[in-house]
Formats: sequence, structure tokens, C-alpha cells
Amino acid sequence: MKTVTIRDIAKSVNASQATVSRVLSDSDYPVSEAMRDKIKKAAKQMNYTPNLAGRQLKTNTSMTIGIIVPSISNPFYSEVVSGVEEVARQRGYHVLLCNSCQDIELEKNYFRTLLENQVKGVIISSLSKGNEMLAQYSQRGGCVISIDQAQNNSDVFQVNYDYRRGGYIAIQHLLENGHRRIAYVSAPLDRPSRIGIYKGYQDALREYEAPFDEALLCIAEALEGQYYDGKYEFNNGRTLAKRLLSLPPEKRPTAVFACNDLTALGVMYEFQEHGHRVPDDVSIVGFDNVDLAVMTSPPLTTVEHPKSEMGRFACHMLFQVLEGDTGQIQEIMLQPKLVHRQSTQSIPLR
Amino acid sequence: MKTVTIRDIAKSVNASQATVSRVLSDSDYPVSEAMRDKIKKAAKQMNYTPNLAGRQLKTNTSMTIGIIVPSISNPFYSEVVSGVEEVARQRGYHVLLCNSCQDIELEKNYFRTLLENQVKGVIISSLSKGNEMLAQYSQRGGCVISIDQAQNNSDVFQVNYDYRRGGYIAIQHLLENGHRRIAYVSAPLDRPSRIGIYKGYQDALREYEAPFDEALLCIAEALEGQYYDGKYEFNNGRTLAKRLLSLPPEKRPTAVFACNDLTALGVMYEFQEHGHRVPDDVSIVGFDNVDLAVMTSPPLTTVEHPKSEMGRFACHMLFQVLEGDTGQIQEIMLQPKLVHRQSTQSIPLR
DNA sequence: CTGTTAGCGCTTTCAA
DNA sequence: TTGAAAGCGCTAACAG
Repeated sequence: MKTVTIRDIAKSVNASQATVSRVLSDSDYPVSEAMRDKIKKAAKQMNYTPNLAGRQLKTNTSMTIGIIVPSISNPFYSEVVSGVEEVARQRGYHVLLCNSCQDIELEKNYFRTLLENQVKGVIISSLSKGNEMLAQYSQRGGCVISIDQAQNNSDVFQVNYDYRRGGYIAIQHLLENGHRRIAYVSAPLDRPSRIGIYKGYQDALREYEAPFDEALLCIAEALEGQYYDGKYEFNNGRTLAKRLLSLPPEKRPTAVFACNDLTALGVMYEFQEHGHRVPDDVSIVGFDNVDLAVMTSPPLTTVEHPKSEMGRFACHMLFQVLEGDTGQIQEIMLQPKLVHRQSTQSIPLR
Repeated sequence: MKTVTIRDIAKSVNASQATVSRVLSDSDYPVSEAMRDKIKKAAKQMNYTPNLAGRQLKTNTSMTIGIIVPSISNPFYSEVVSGVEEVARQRGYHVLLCNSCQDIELEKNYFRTLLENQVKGVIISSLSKGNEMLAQYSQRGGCVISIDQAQNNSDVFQVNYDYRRGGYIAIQHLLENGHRRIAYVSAPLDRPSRIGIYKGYQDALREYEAPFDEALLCIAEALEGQYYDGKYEFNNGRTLAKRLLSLPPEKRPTAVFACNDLTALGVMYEFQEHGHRVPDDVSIVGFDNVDLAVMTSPPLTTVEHPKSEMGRFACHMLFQVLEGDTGQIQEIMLQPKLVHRQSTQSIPLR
């Protein structure tokens, strides 16, 4: 079955390829109404499907953008991707999905691929350090938007989130509810987001002149090749909670703040397992506000992270740059918000 | 900055474009070692990046496959996608992500797009009924693999999962632990998977000659435009659990089986909220074995669904077909397995 | 082993 | 308002 091309249509209506192209590619080049109709009708009737490779070759563009994330099955990234896809679709663009598995070689390959496919823009999140392909990509005219991670490359635009402040308001909430012994439970501080949250924790304690107790600081050791999926976070929460539970009663925290919701869940699980009630005996605050956070008992107090909104933002920004509107670009810092549910409670006065 | 093409390289090493192409596209056409080296070196040195549009136009192929799912932010589909992406990557293919939002118009558009981009294969899951573009796509030589949903189109190959049996073994587990009053809680039976699970429930009751009580059958009504995300499932579980809790005590179930884990979570939440202990007062079984299922208290007994494995399978099958190996294709039915955790218990003899 | 040549399907000058 | 012609970067038949 021969595929029908622009030339077949031209022949069938006695027009030139040029005219057909002008009509079918929605060019604003003037073509008479009569001709226009005739061509459109023929195209439809012959079931014409344009071959984008032809156009791409000629115009050196593609209606595709890329997105590189460590793991699409991590709910955090899948939300981001979902936001990106939504606005790309609205603009008639498509998304090439690049699942890097936190493997720098795969990341490099993906950049190469994007280049080869004439993909002019890419959104990245949690890229490995020291990926020289990034520089090469932007140097060749590719446009890059980074989510949640500062890149020391001036060609890369950024969509940020104020993690420090997120940590701050979480602790503020606990402090204002009378808590003084507040533990911090976290995965290794090996990326900017986690470091930011930790800073917020410290800043709040300092500002409110609350005591800082080393024993209440529970940060996991970094392990070679450790992959931070949901199970890791949950188990990490459990493990570190055990540490807290092994303290003598008067040294134990009255509240625990975790670096993300799954870790908070692990902490909650372990405390409940040991007969502690949440929030009566201990308050718990998470981070991210994943869907899950409303489904636990009790529902989790946490800090909102606008995941899909960040994806949408990043994608809008990308199109702004692609359209050459770089002057107008505002780098953005999205703000956190406390979501108060039932895992926290004020300390009753004695 | 001029982009370097095969012709530039040819010039620089005094060879023909043809030879350069043969070397750089890893053709098995014989080229002398010396020439080979010279060309490769030049390519590297000039920082050559092939323009795939050229090749694509010439060869009428693209190294891209598509995947159409209702929602990438649904953990179920993101696992599937993740499996697909993994094997696509191993084969040097890329994945065009199509998030259909259960909107038939979007689905149609995506098929059109795939066709325009010369994407020769697509994996679909939960496609809307009556999408005529599917037929058109396969009729034009596109290859389709369907996950979890029978298509009455003989050109579509399928990767299936035995939902009926999954439902069966869940109930069997409960029956063999002495339960007789077993409730079934489900979202609307508007797709094959849910109907299958329900059949398994019925079959098991019948085979074990357990009584069937209409009052224990809790199936949500279908609502126009209802979108089955995690929150819906959870809330649905809660709502229907309330119905069970409002029964007089002797009429209540001793065990509840839910059509998926999130629904089971909703049921568990509601029972616990009303002071019932799980599993002491009521046993609960979910379906899918999402990551979450180990994180609840108590951890959830559930039925394993190999999500990413199905993605990998589907993708392998796709390549088999793309390579013309259609004779060898075995349509597959993956089997469920019970995952016994702590939300179920045998009924103590009185 | 190497080169010449003719397109793949499309857009876009330029001329009419 | 239309058409002729050139060419985007690549591959593949064919000839040498």
C-alpha cells in the first residue's frame, strides 16, 4: 500500500506541490479559497498523513521536547512529568520520556539522542553532577529548564521551590504548638532540596530559641548506589525512628519532622508499633503532600509541594525561551504551604 | 554555527558521502580498516551528530515507539511505562509518552501524531472503546500491543493478566481461613479487569459453597466523567465501608475484599476509625500490591500484579512483531499470586 | 573496497 | 495567486 504524499495530492487536483504544501501546512501564504478547498478535500479523501520527517529535515525543527527524570515510577516525578505533558500537549508538542535511573551514562545518551532528533528543548530534574553533555546540548542551541536544582550554567533557566522555607514553616508550626524537643529524620543530605529543608529546621529552632539536641538529629548515611525509591524512604523512616525510641523517655522528641511523606509514614508506623499514639504522644510532620498523605491514620500534617504545577511552569518557560522571548524570563521560586491535618497537636500545658 | 553533516566529513577525509554513511551508520558494508578509522576520527574531532530526520526520511523508519496510558501520575501506569521504557532503551529505542486523560479525542490525536512521526509501534493500556483510529493505525502498518484489555481487532496482540483468578485466590485465602461472610468492595464494574475480579469472587464462593449475601456486595455507581485516581479509590473504599458498618452486627462481614489496594486502604481506615481492629475484628485483602501496601498498619494482604513486568513483556512482544516475527508470538496471560501480610487472620473457632 | 547518483517528502526562494 | 526548482541530510542501488 503506497503512502500518499503531497505530490500525489498535487497531481490529483492539478496544482503544484508548493501550493499543496502551503495549504496543508497552514501557512499564511495567500492561496485562493477555491484552490484551498479543493486541496483540503482531496487530502481528506485520499487519507493523507503528512510525513513529519520531510518537514523536519527541511525546517530543522521538531515539535518534540524531552524530559529527563531519574524514575518515572517515583510519584514525585510522575506528577512533574504529568504537568509538563499537559502544557506540551496544549501547544501541539510531544514529550520524549527519558528515564535516567540516576545513571550518568544514560543521561548522556539521552542528551545525544535529543540532539540527533532535533529536539530543541529539554526539562531536567535531578540530573547527575558533572554531566558535560548538558553544556554541549545548550551550546548547540538546545534550551534547558531545570527543576529543583541549581545548575551553574547560565544558559539553563530554573524553576525552584523554597525548600528552606518549607522546612522552616513545618518547624514553626510545631514550635508554636508548644513543642521544644523536635527531631529531624532525613535521607542523606546529598542534594540541594534536602539540604534546604534541613537549613529551615535549624533556622526555625534558632529564631525561636529552641534547644538543639544532637540526639534528635537522625540523618541516614549515604550508601553507594542507593536508590531513593518509596520503599527506601519508608524503611529509612522506620530505622531512624527506632533510634529515637531507644532514647530514655525524657530525652525523646515530642514531635518528629521528616524530609518527605514516606519517611514520615515510616516514623509513624514505628512509633505506633511501639504503642505510641499519634498525635497524642508524638506529633509528626511530613513533606511533599503526596496523595497518600490523606490516606494514613491519622492523616498526615505536611508541607505542600506543587509538583505538577512545577512541571507546567517549567514547560511554559521552555516555550517562552524557544520562542526567543528570553528577555521576559523570570526565574521562579515557588512557595511552600503548611497543610494541617491530624498527625500534629499542641502540647497540653501541665 | 554551521552544523556538520556527513558531507563535511566526506570532504575532510577525501571520501565519498556513501562511504562515510556506511561507516557512521554501522552498516556491515565492507569498508577498509584504514578508511574506517580515518572517518571515525574525523567525525569525533568535528563533533559530528547525525541528523536522524535524514535517515528517517530515507529509510522510512524511526527508532521510536509510543505508549498511550490514561494517566502517567497513576502509580499503576507509571510502573507499566517504566517497564516499557526499560526494554525500549535496551534496544536503542525511545518512548513517546501519550497521556490520554481517558479522553477519546486526545487518544485519536495521539494516534495521528504517531503516524505522522513514523512511529511503527505503540503499546496501549485502557484505551477508550470505539476508537476507530486504532484500526486505521494498524491498517497502515502500525503495530499495536494491548495491555490488560482485549481488543476485538485481530491485528492487536495482547498481554493479559488473569484477574478472575486473582479474585479467586484472594477469596480462597479468606475461605480457607474460616471466613464465610466476605464482602466485596469495588469501583464500578466498567472495565474488564474489575469484572474479572468480581467473577473470581463469585466463583470462589460458589465452589466453596459459601453463602452469597447481597448486602455484602458493595459496588460504586458509575458517574459521568468520573476519573479513577488514587483519591477516588480511597474515598470510595471509605464510603462503601460505611455501608457495611451500618449493618446490624451479626450481618457484618468478617472479611472484606477490595478491588484494589487504595480502596482496601479506605476500607481499613474507616473500620479502624470506628474502633474495629484489623485483622482481629475484620480481615482485609487488597489487589495490585502497590508499594504502599507494605507501609500501612497493619501491612496489607493483597494480590500481586506484575505491573512493570507487563510493561517489559509488552515491549518485548512489540519488538518481536516489528522484526516480523509474528509467527512466534505467544499471547500471554500473567498469573496472580497472593501476598500474605498482616491484614488477614483466620477466624478463631468458638 | 569506493564512488556516483538518485531520491525519501517537504518547504521555500524566485520567477511568472 | 500559482508554479518550477533546489535542497534539507541521509541511504542504497549500481557501477567501477
